[in-house]
Amino acid sequence: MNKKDITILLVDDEPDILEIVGYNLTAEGYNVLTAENGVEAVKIAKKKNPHLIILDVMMPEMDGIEACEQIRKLPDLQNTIITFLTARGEDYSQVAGFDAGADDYITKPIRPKVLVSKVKALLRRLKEEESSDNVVKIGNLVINRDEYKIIKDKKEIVLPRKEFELLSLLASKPGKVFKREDILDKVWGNEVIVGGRTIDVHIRKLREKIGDNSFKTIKGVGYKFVV
Amino acid sequence: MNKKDITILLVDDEPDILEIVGYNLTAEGYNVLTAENGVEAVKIAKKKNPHLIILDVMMPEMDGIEACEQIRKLPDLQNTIITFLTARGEDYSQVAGFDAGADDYITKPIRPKVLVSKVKALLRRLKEEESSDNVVKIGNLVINRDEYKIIKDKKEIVLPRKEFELLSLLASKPGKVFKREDILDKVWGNEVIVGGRTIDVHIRKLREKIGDNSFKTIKGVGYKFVV
DNA sequence: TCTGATGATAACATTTACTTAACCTAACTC
DNA sequence: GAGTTAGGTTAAGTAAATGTTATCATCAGA
Repeated sequence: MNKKDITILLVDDEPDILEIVGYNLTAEGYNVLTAENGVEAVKIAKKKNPHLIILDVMMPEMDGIEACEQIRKLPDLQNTIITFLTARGEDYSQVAGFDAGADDYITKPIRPKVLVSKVKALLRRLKEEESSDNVVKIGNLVINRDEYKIIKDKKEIVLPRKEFELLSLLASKPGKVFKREDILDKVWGNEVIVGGRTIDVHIRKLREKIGDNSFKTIKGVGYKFVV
Repeated sequence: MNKKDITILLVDDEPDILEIVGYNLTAEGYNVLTAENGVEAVKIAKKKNPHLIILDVMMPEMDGIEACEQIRKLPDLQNTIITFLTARGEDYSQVAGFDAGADDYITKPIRPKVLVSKVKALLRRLKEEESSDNVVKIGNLVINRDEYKIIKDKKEIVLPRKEFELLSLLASKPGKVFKREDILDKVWGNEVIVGGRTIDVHIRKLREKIGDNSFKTIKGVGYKFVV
């Protein structure tokens, strides 16, 4: 993922902080959103789905801890990284913050350099999590969605996109039969209209590369991947 | 399955990790067992048959990979989900881990929230297998509509689509008599017109494959499936 | 610009499911 | 018990679905 595509939501009631921190993060190439209180923060988080949220603990309207709890409840934001801004020594907030679902905290006064490197570190985690999430193992196959590659019996196999997507779909639920229409929907998208033999040809290529008996045809229905 | 009934075996040589991860998983309601090395892990796994095993790769005595291999050999633990804990960047362990039979890996440093959600995701797989509503059991028959397959006395039987639909219909209400017209409606669709002997022929094939006495003819009415 | 990879397609082959026709059997009616 | 009716059986025919291969347009990268 590119830095440009990373969105950070910055929440503090002091405009000075928003500006200074916002400036530094923008300079690093991140996409920065700001909010001045918890209510606004939750609203923006819901709408924009940021990757990282930096939350001041002490705020009017709704404090950071409550905002954090609210955000954590949203299903789309389960994987968002949340970090608090706390005045040093406010030990309480650290404990309460972790309880509320925070991942880290940054102490005020803020030193921009430190903040930026912390943000980088946090986002690095995000990347890794993504990549580990996108690795699936079925039988002797390892499917790596990030790198668009397959490892079969320790050997790497490179598949073109369509073939990869198709395999990836079928292998996501080994044994389950995917109807032709479902396959078209998910691999080709439901606007595209392709000829009747297109799926077959791709299945054929997969059979060639991955193994003939991994793909079963259910006539009149579709295909399934078996281990 | 209730969370209380789910057992997780956590294996790491660092007590800190055992404590922190153990605490989080226990707080989620899981049943947590711990081991400090591979040997102990295998022993406990054998005895307690946990649903999920979280294995540190680097350990004294027996490392995680070897432990994983040993565990995978045990017949009772074929369906156990195994996930590794690996230090970031230890790319080697990921591949070797998958080879040894692991299903996933989690990178250190551990973010408790992420770990918990990953554990949930892994266990969801387990649940899905158990409670998929597209599987019907009648007597010694298992009808799996997702996979379009029939299991009779632990043996898989492959049926063509019409036969599958027909069996599936009749077996949906064992004992109930389905009128010929109803069968035509549901299996063939009410636009199609087929000859008078078509249903009989399909019933015959089912009798051949599933068993003669499972299908009773009610003359002048239709057919029923009996256990 | 050229090259090779990719993905779609057409045309044909092959396979399989499904249907039908023709004949057979059992049961029921009078 | 002959006639009638509904269903059983079989094999063969047909249509539908899928497999296969070669070919072509497109596009990204050298």
